[in-house]
Amino acid sequence: MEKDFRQYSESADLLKAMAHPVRLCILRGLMQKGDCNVSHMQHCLDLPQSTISMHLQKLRAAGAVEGVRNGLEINYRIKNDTIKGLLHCLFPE
Amino acid sequence: MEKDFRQYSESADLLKAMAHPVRLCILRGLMQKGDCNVSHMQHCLDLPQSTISMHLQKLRAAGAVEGVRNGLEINYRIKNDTIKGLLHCLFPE
DNA sequence: TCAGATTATCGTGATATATTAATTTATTGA
DNA sequence: TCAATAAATTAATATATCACGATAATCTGA
Repeated sequence: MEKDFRQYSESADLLKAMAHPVRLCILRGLMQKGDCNVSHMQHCLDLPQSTISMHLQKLRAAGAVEGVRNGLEINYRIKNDTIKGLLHCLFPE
Repeated sequence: MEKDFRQYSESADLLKAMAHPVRLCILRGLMQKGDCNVSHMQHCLDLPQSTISMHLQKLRAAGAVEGVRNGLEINYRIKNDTIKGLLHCLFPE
């Protein structure tokens, strides 16, 4: 437990990006499904488009997911292996 | 990605408890050291006692750690196996 | 029971995060 | 180029979290 806890900021930011029910749901969905576009998430989660988009923006900023455009849609998928590991810890089954 | 993302609240709360540099530092220290009292953390992290105590309170509320009193001191240790798994994912070495 | 040591809680100002309607940007097909 | 669709951004408000001094509570030895 050294004094420079500042080195933990990066990990903390990754956890912070995951630490929301909607974002966890999105991440787990991506884990199982492989990828998904925003409209589909919006339909599944029954939340406004801007809300979904904001959550994706947070996940993107943290390097957790990336989006690949396919025509009008953008397909998101998990980008980060640490995220996958953490999801396996949280949802083993 | 089902509509009831509310089921993810519990996991999100656990992650939220971990998602802070100081708390991550404390948790990792407890992981390596086994247990630790508040004064020692305070000395190591060079933060006010109330700040440390507040962070420990958050970790306790989330079920991440538990404290065992030993005289004047209270020794904290990790209570939750999911936490241990998550820490292993974050800090493999 | 009193003093000293250790930890917890309270109060509060500062900072960060969440939500969502409205708007903007990007892309495609007609 | 226009209209329609998909997604991102903006802006405003509401809510939550952070840091930390001050204070309270708990325990022990004298």
